[in-house]
Amino acid sequence: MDTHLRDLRYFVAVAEELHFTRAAKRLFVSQPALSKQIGQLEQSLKVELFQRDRRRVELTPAGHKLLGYARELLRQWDEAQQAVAEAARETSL
Amino acid sequence: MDTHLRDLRYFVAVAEELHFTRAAKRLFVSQPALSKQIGQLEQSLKVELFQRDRRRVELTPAGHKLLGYARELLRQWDEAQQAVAEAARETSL
DNA sequence: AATGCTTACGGGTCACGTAATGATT
DNA sequence: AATCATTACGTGACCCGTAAGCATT
Repeated sequence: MDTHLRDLRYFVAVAEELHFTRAAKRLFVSQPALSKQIGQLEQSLKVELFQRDRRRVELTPAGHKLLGYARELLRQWDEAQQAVAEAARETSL
Repeated sequence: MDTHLRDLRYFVAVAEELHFTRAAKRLFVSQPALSKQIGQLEQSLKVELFQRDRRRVELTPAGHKLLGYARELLRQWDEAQQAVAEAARETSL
């Protein structure tokens, strides 16, 4: 359960590209690093998120389910950061 | 923006206890480690979350704002994990 | 041979615990 | 002196990039 928010960003990128190399480029990370992180995420969830068979990367049902949550979590974290920054600004007025 | 979900758990614990030593005990972490992590979270957000003055730990307005988001994020992550596990179970039936 | 994911490996950063320090009562 | 948070410091784990491996076309 000690997962980085970054792992969710990585996951969303791969889920959207369905292609590790392109996702890695988009994330400005090497492709092996990305592959490893996804692997560890799967391991920590004890679930396969992608189907790598047949020269094709596809989301598993579990992966698809996670995608919705991951996007929402990231969106909410962005919102939280903004809200916190705003609260701090108001305080120091 | 590369924050651990764990940092949010740490933050919530301190916010609820308003006491680093007790929160650390509850988290099974040493108190200096906890103090440092909170400090880094504040630094990464560029915001003070706690007021440490006067032998009293209090939430700042920004901290209070974050608390709501942090709880929600953690709740949602729990939910996501369960949902993913369930999706995987259904798949393998 | 080319494409694309994974495994191996070395190096730098990060998180932790113990110990020391600072500050308040 | 006691309490409680922060700073210092050394160690083990983690993340990354480069290089090598493996499979498919």
